[in-house]
Amino acid sequence: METEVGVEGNDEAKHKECGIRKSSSSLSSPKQISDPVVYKLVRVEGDGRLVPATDDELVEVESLRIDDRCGMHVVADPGQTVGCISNEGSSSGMAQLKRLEGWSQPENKKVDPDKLNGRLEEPVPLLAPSLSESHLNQSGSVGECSHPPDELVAGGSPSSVTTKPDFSRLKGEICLDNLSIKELHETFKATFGRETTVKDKQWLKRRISMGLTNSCDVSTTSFIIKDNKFVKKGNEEGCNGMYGSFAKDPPIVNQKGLPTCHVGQLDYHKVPERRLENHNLDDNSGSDDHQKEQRAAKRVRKPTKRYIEELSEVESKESNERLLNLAKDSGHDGLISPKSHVRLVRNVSSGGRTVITRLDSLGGSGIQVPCVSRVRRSRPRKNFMALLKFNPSSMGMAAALVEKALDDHGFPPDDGNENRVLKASSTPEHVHHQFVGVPEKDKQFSVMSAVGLGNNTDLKCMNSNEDSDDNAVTVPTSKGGIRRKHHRAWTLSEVMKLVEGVSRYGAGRWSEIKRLAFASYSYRTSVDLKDKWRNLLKASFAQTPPDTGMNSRKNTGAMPIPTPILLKVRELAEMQAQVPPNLSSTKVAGSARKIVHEKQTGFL
DNA sequence: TTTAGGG
DNA sequence: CCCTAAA
Repeated sequence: METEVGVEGNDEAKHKECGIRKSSSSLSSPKQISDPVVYKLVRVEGDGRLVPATDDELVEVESLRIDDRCGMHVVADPGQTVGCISNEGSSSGMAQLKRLEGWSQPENKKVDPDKLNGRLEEPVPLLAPSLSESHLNQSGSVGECSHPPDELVAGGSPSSVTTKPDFSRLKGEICLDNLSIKELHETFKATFGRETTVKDKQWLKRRISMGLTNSCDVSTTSFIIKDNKFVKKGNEEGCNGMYGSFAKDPPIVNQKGLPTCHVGQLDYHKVPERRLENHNLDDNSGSDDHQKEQRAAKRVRKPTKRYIEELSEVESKESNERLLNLAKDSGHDGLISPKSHVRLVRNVSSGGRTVITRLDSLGGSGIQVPCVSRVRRSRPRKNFMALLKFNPSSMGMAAALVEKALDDHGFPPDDGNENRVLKASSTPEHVHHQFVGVPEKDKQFSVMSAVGLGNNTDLKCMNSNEDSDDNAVTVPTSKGGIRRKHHRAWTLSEVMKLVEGVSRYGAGRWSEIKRLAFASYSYRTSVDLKDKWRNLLKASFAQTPPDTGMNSRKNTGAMPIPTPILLKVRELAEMQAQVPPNLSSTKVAGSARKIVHEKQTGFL
């Protein structure tokens, strides 16, 4: 029997995703009965009709059922998808948003201190706790790090995913609209740690939004990003949010804020080889960022050439990370031989964007890595291959090295760090199958279940991608000491976390902040935090007060810290009496004092 | 080990 | 970031 799945509509029909889902639901049988399963691309015409795609868009899959056995069998109900979610992370992410809101809107500053404290004491508010207890635990559970497809989340009532009361009253926003291109560039750099030359405002805003979404784990919360603002999901219709899909990126961080959920980890142990092969399917059906991004991109508009290029930089990195993870995981089984070669496998025309997947063959097991058609990337990473050969006997080692190599390419961790999760296993299509024929509400529920289940995957999914000892290459100095070779640029979200941490625990409690707020950033030491804070203080007091007629932040080359954040820094400094005496005098008295008061009562 | 501060 | 004194 064949199962047809609507993969993508065309651009124009993109907004009809709900329609697509319904239609494809009727087309699909929830359960695959036999092999092979055929994924068929369908288009949706303006009126919502399904139109079969051309034959060359038809991708035949050897055996999807392998996935059911190998990928999902760990879960009690094969039809259940497990989402990986972050509690802690989302919490702080939300807090950050909240703060940002406060920053940009001083009149909204009343951040209920009780609530804040409450959140501290009940350290880990659970997302859909009632659901999270289920299958996984009983079944011996493996984290299936699945990304619920955008559509699913978008289609239902997104707010139902949110069960965190703390943020229920938020209508926060980070308004990227107000930023100039230049500012967007700065923000971009701050967010991703790398420069961009893209002039396209929309692109920048979208990209930044996504970056923030990922890094702050906004995704796991009730926020979506729409019209370049972070908006509470509940306020939205979900399906029509232009940028909504980004916010739905599933969280990839567990409660401890650690990167989590190596899908491969267990799967590969159990059925190593076939699993590996199966990733070809996975990539085709695409549950990774790559795929999601495609959709998201299309939702906005036809991607520009430049967009694709920029995207490919990030994505190819992510791909490499995935590959890396694969290597790591399967390395445990010693499956990977040092030899590896790469060849182009197939071009999949997916709704307007041509994706070239390449088959990275590691030890005979084909791992298909999606990458954007970009000549520059077609060549395998030199370092990667070299490193693979470097230590044939220990893939773990090699993988670690590879990671370093990847870092060497200048990609800041922030957009990848928390994304360093293998999410290939459970594909949107899988989820698609699962939700086929299920009423919207139930779908929503299922998503929630999945999300909840994700909470329980923490322990199993503990993926120490962020090698506990820093990935930063250390280099011996002439003086005999060693020092880190690479400064990891502080990303915006890190700064936000830091500020948040300081506001919670107070400046000086660096180890606390480190432990609680930067648990997932193993490369940031408490000293780093302290140093950064010192810099922030300096910066905040340097530029805010006089409000130099000029745009205060010039092209310093240093990371531009958004003014609101600096304001917050200064505010915190004021109320913690960290202010340089000569500067303490003016302006801030009123509101800051009030805040101080609130905070105090809050703590008492 | 953690903080604080200078380099 | 690094180094180190001091706690």
